[in-house]
Amino acid sequence: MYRTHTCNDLRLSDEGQTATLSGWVHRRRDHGGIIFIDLRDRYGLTQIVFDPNVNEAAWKIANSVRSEYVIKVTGEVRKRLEGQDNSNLKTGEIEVYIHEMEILNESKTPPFEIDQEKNVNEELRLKYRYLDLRHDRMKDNMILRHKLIKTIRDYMDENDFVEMETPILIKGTPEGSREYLVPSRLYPGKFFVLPQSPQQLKQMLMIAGFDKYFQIARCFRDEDQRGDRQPEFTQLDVEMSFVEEKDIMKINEELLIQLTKKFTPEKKIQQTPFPIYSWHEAMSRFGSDKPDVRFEMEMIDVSDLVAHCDFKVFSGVVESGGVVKALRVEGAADWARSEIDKLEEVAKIYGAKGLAYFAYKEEGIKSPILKFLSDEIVEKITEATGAKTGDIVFFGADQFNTACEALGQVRLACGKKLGLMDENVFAYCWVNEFPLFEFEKETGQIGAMHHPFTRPMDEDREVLDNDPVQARAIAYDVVLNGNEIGGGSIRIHEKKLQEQIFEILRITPEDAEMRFGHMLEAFSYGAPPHGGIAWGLDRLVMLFAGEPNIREVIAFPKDQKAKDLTLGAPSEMPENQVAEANVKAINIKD
RNA sequence: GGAGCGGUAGUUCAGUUGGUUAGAACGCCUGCCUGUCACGCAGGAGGUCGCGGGUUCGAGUCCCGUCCGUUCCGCCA
Repeated sequence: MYRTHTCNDLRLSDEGQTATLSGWVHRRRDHGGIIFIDLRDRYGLTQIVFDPNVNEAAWKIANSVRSEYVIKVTGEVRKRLEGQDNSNLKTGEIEVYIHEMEILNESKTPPFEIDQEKNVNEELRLKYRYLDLRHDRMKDNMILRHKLIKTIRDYMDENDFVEMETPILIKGTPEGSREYLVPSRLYPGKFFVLPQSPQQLKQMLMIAGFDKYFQIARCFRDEDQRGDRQPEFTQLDVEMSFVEEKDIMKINEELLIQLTKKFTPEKKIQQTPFPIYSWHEAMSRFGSDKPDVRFEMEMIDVSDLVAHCDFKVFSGVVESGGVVKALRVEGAADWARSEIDKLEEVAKIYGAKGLAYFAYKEEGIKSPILKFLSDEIVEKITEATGAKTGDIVFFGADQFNTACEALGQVRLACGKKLGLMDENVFAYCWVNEFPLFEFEKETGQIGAMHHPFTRPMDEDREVLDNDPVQARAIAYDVVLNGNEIGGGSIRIHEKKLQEQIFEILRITPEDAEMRFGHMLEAFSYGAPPHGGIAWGLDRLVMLFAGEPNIREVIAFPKDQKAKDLTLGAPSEMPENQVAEANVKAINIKD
């Protein structure tokens, strides 16, 4: 028998018992005579004591063990000496006097220390992920992830949802993100792809009559990485029939609140029900389609005020259909030039050409653009923004999206600088009424913003024909502290409307048949009205765990370049195996 | 594809204006130590300063190139 207890089981009430423990040597403290070892397993730490007077054989073995050795020990549970309790340990009132000691396995000296949390180079951590996961923080993250998913499953089950698995090898639909290809051995020249999401399959499940479906679904996207994006990630995928947007919001909101209360009770949920902003409103006021609403600092539109001013940047932008946005930052007038330059850099990264500003100093307004503006316009701007002495007003002037986003990023930077993002607050909100389409910069063509099955808003049906770019979708994202944690839509369930959308997207009937024929046919057999949502589960766990990136909540994540450093994937394959898959490698870089 | 930051001991980092033998902490090894819990004390080992080239009497330090890492932009329906 390896153990009678875990390293977190024994308490004062177990005094006098004989216990057998197995685990890793966390720390060893050798006092020449007596030796202490903190024995670790995933449950905790227990101090074990080797005294040559109690058992010399065990004590001798204890002399030779080193960090991360795996050992099995048996001994007597004793109350610690007076004043020697360790309140940092749950087992800190007792210790185990060892009379039997066995080394189950030795360990090389680890490449980094397990017994302390240091910012070790991530490449090294990923290579030795199995050691990195021994760190308390990582272990806790994994367990939080498990418990959170368990709670989600229970909640979905209680609400009559059926968890169903959809295949990982599916049909490619060149649309949206790049897909991972899987060559087919049996069908030369043909490929499976890995799903970007179970989108089409879950819609088919609605047609099949499973009116409440969910899945903890693995998804794959062959795109470049970010701190909150992995090529392989996990969604909570949900689809429901006979529902409207508000129904889907309700059930998700309830679950999010439940999870927040259970797993981060210390966080204050800013507002319930979650506020709902239209996409246009979110962009306009916060400069983001995933606004951080923990702090106000809203942007206002001053396009009308500057439409005819002598500052060509402003008036020209308005003339060409763009907007001029203003952002008042309280108490920022004494920021150094270098700090303002940094903010300008932020704006430029997001496409702004510059960052104009008014600094409301004691001696009057200081601004590089003041000379272009009449006193009247300056006064109107001051009035509109409510700026007072000590404030700065920043301006963003460009086409709507660029102006809003760039100034929105300045807003975030200022909010951060001023410490306005309260770590103890969870500010959830919904953003809906997204544009149905968007212009794709590369092709200049119109594309689906969400996906081509997204339902247009009923009141926008008319503009679909005339000016489709104006059409809004019944689509919604749920946002937490400026992070998009989920998104979904009501879908198109009528074949006719779907065909109309394809037409607008310039997908020919032949093309549609080839790519989505299976969908169109399915829709012709009594598809119920339906819609759904998908959460980025990794991202949610990241926020709940207070981690800066999702790799910290994934056991074996890919690195920045989409490699698996633990296994060393992707890797070359034997030639015959590659040939058998009917694939020939070309363009191999040396 | 683009931009920023970084690469010095096993790990995390410091290294001034270019100047003697490249340092610290932790880890590792040896010895001492019977109440520690980040044990302590003494000693020791450990370096292709990412790589290549250049400037210089002299380069970790300056210049050019390159590779790798990381963050962000593009991209991510």
